[in-house]
Amino acid sequence: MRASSVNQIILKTLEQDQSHLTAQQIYGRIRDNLPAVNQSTVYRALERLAHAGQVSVSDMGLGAAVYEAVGGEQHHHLVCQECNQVITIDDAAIQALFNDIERQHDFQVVTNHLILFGRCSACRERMPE
Amino acid sequence: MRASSVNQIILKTLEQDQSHLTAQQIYGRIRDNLPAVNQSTVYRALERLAHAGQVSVSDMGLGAAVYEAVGGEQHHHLVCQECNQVITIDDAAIQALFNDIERQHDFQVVTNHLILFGRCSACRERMPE
DNA sequence: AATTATAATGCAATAATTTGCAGTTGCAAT
DNA sequence: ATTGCAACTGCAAATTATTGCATTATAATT
Ligand SMILES: [Zn+2]
Ligand SMILES: [Zn+2]
Ligand SMILES: [Zn+2]
Ligand SMILES: [Zn+2]
Repeated sequence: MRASSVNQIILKTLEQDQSHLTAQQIYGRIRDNLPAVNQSTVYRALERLAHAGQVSVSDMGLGAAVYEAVGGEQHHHLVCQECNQVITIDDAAIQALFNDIERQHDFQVVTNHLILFGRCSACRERMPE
Repeated sequence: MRASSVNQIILKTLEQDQSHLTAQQIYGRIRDNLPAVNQSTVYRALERLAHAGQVSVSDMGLGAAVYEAVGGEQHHHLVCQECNQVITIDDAAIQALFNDIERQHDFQVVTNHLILFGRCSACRERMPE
């Protein structure tokens, strides 16, 4: 992957701004600095960065995919399907599973921002079953 | 959730046809029987069925989301990002993780068709690092 | 500095998905 | 059977995402 200008700006944007930005949000912020950029360029740059492991892409149940810079400490999320609450979980348990899979299936998992959907405790109390 | 006609047809379609159909493929098959159906109705019916746990929705790295009927035996997949090979894995290890999460975070995971991306052994041999 | 190969971009067309809103239908309670 | 409510649907528009192809920028090689 080349050191293209859009790559650099996307990474800087994702590191500076809040996490979990949509492609359109990233596109908007980039246009502030680099007005001529095309949207397909942003989508393709995000795809490249995701494939290279520098950003994560996730469907968190919003309308659009969200992107996040992948730093040293990885994390994952639980998303409540009822109230949309987002819980952050650390990497340890997840990596244990990934290691198991790597041993059992000889497959190197690179998923770096896992989203699991379900129901939080409050929503289960509020509406059991 | 009501017993709407579109719900029934979608479930029948997913059970009869091959797995991992896109919304457009489902839409196409439904139109064969029920020509007047609108595509947004199909999307919303799929969303309902997914929320009810009767079908799974997954991004498997194709252009579009894929849907599958959820039967008694659940399964999950590993998808190679290089060669697009799809490996099916069984539920045991995954449910163990989900149980851990449920204990540690008091969060009931309902994800029923987990997709993990990575690199298969052949691709790692072919292009190490 | 010129050449070359490949990655990255712009542009426009297309595809996939979501949404607002008005109207319809299924279902339960009178 | 009638009523009433909420779920479901159709339609059109908007949003989100992907793709083909010609052009440009980057980095390595000569
Ligand atoms: Zn995150
Ligand atoms: Zn909740
Ligand atoms: Zn499957
Ligand atoms: Zn592979």
